[in-house]
Amino acid sequence: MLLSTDFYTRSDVTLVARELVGKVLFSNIDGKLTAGIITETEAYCGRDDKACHANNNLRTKRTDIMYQNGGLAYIYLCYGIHHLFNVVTNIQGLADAVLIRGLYPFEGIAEMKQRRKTSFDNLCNGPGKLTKALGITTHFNKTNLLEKTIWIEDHGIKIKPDELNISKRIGVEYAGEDADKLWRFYVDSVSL
DNA sequence: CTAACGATTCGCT
DNA sequence: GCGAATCGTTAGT
Repeated sequence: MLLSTDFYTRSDVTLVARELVGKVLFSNIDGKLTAGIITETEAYCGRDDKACHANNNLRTKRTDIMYQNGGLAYIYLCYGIHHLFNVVTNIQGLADAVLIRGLYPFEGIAEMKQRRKTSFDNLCNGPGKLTKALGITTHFNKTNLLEKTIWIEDHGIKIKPDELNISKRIGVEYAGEDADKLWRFYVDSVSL
């Protein structure tokens, strides 16, 4: 079932990040349907989180998307090379987002292999890798996740509490004490 | 206009 | 483990 606006607009971005693990991210791009079960996420908050692009309510042309109502895609270019995919959460005016960092390939695996030119285990095990596997680029920034271009479904996959790992976020050492926030959620494996 | 710098990945040592 | 690749965003002149 397609995730609704109500799922995304909740006020606790860490809760949304936690619950996105186990959901299924789809894309229908260039006529190819691809999907993966979300295995890793990170939460970013526009208030009191120096790791967030919209920290201290910084509002620029780039971060404006994060201030919109939850349920939109925030996709940006990282290191000039990698397209990173985020889900905008919270209500309009409060800039929160969840970075999708890993997937377990689920559908369109042949197409993913063609896009990535690598083996199954390495198709989507990284934030820059999964966007390439799914054909997601900054061209799709601000896409509405309720439309069937990029969307997320609940397939009833349950993550047991003891299967969900929690840690510091990756690659945000520049954020000072906020780098210590335990806002990364991931599973080591998925059971279908 | 200029300069610094990334929410990463890959290949080589 | 280390460094290059590569370019849009941001802040400051």
